[in-house]
Amino acid sequence: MVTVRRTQQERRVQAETALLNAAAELVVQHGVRSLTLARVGEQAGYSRGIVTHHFGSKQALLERLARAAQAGFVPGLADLPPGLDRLLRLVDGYVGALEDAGVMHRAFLLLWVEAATASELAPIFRERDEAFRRDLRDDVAAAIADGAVRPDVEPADVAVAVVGQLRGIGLQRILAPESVHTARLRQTVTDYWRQALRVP
Amino acid sequence: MVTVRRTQQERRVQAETALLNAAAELVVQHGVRSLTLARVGEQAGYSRGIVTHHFGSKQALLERLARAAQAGFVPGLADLPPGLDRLLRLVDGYVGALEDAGVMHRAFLLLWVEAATASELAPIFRERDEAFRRDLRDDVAAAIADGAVRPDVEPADVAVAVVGQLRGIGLQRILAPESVHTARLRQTVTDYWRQALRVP
Amino acid sequence: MVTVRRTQQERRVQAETALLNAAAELVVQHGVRSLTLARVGEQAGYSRGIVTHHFGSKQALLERLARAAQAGFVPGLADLPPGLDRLLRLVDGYVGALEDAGVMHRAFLLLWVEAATASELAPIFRERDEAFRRDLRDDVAAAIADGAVRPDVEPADVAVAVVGQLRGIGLQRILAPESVHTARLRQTVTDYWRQALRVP
Amino acid sequence: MVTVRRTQQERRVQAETALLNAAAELVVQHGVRSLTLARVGEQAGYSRGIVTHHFGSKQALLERLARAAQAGFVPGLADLPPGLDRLLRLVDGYVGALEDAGVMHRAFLLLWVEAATASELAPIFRERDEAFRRDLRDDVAAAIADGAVRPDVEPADVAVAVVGQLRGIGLQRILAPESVHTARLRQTVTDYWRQALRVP
DNA sequence: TATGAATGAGACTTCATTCAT
DNA sequence: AATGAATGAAGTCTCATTCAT
Repeated sequence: MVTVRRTQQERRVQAETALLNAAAELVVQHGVRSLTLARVGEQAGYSRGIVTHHFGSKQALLERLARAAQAGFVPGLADLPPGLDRLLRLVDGYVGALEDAGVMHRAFLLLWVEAATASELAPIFRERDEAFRRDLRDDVAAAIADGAVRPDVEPADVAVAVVGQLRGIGLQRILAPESVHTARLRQTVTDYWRQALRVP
Repeated sequence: MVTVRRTQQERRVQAETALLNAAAELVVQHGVRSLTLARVGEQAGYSRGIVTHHFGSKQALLERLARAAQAGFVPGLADLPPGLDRLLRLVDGYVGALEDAGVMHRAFLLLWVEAATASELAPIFRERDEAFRRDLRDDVAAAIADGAVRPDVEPADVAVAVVGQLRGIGLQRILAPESVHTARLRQTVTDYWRQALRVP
Repeated sequence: MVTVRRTQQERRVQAETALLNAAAELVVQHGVRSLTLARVGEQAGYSRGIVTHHFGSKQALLERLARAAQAGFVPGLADLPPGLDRLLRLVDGYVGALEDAGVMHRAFLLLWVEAATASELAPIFRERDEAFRRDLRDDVAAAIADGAVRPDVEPADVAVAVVGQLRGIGLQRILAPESVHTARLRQTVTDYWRQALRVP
Repeated sequence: MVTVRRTQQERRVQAETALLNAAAELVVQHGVRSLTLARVGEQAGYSRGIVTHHFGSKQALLERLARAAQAGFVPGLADLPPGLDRLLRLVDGYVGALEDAGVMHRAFLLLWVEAATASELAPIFRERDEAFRRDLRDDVAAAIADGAVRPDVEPADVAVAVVGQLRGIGLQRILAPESVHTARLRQTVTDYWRQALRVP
């Protein structure tokens, strides 16, 4: 066996990645409530003190985790221009991705929920939600402009309704997986939005 | 101030009511996380030990609170027969209730949210969610039967999508109240479902 | 059914007897540690508050129980004159009584045990032990005087050795009943003392 | 005062030893009942939380203490072969050691007594008692085999009687030290066993 | 006489954080 | 960089006691 020699920098990055993954796993398995620094350290294969050493505090760990978890759930959207198509692709992709959502995304949803009552996390997710809604508003506005969506639709409301629906479905999938058939549901939900927004 | 003579029975009922209200207020103000037995007792105007005396444990308090809070979120539905109308009334009523939800209703949402990760609460709300979805499935099935909804709609999917959407909207409202205009949104969402389900 | 009318005095005596029995049962079943006033009251068929009402405090209950429990563990000794015979009857009777000791007797042993560390009970049992040893010293002294026991025996040491042995056997029986065959043991121990004390 | 540099390992061992000693002292001084984690920690010169840190729970502390306390009370016995001699040496050594029994042994006796009602401790002492009795049975059996003890003696009963007597004397010494003259008693008790067991 | 509502001290336990190694 | 010893605040729960009914 070859012992790979790594720089301090590499070791630091590797440890932090391992810690964030471990934290996400523990959140998914036991909830944010029972996340303790010692458990995260040991789950990652380190000591009880490692998390404080790397992140400084629990709050800092959660913030890093929240940011790490929210990264691009549905890939390939950035290349599409705003419009009905992008919105529908987003909805379809999101529900489809729930089928085998990774630990990080499940952790993201649970942290999002936690943010509703844990004031320290709220700013991170508030900002993230706002960005999500802004994109959706842009899609609807563009679609109205190019005639794909009827003009009496209020973009801001659609944004709230879409974000809510996607997140709410994701949560149900975590709470009661057997009730959420993602494969069938992605079709259904995408169709509904097409129906609801189309010009009559 | 006049000290009112009360029977033991009255004292008990009065204390428990006060405690449940105090707990709901604290949940709304500071989240489930920082709900402590001592705070509940003192907020209700009693001692630090009163909650244990009356409910036995924190878990028992939360269960009582959860049941008390989930009673009749949208009133008047029980009288309606299953069908598209009841579904739409439910959606409309739910979003509308977010506007000026009383303490108990806001506490309900927060508890529901907490149930996603707090394993003690999960069973209560899982059951509640299932009942919610069952009602919605019944509505869709009835609506298909009487021709108000197109027959290719899958009732189970609608149930998941509706529940998810309502909860997701509720959470967004907690997290960023200024982004969720309930008055306008209730219209948008109701229309959305009418459009999505209608016979072409 | 005839409702018997009793005087206040009778009711008081009856309640206190029931409470002491209930306390003894609970001590035997769950140890002194988990004896609570509420449990005693309810075990006796009364309310949680009855013990305080009758005895005033937990300490008072324990003292009453200790005195009630230590009454006549080996009956019939009072009629015998001091001497080797009475000593041997005591030893034999004590070990024999362990076989099917009533609730009160078992409670007595446990309370005695407790007295070793619970300073409130200590005086009661210290006094009782001293009386026990005094009786035994009297027996040995009388036996020496009438020539049944060799004269170089020290009565005080015999008293300590007998009391210690009986209590130690009793405790072993509580801890590991299957290791202490009282029927056979009473013979062994009685013989032991006869041999040890006899004139050569 | 010089602050000594110690390794983590040394610090741990030192702290645990100090905690076990402190616990034993407190048991002897105030009984098992009033043993609290905070008091143990502070008695040992540490913080209120140190016990939990090192032992995890009160139960674990008591188990460790019970095991630590039962170690070799009468030294030098291991080298002797089973037989009457070893039995008498044991009795003599045990009673003699009571004269200035260390904190640990006094704590042992009190814990033993506690085990009668504290179910958590019972298994430890049951096992320990059984080992003690087994050794004594072996002694008696060997002594019968080599003709030093009369053959009609039942080894198991002698074991119970000896263990009971030694422990019972030890307890009396704790409860009423002035009644137990160990120097004289050791002679007496040893003689008695010799008398009682010898071939006529 | 009897009930049980209410109090509050005290115990065990968890855990983020600090700091020595 | 990493470990883990040590602290102490904060929480839940138990229970004797007080007191209103």
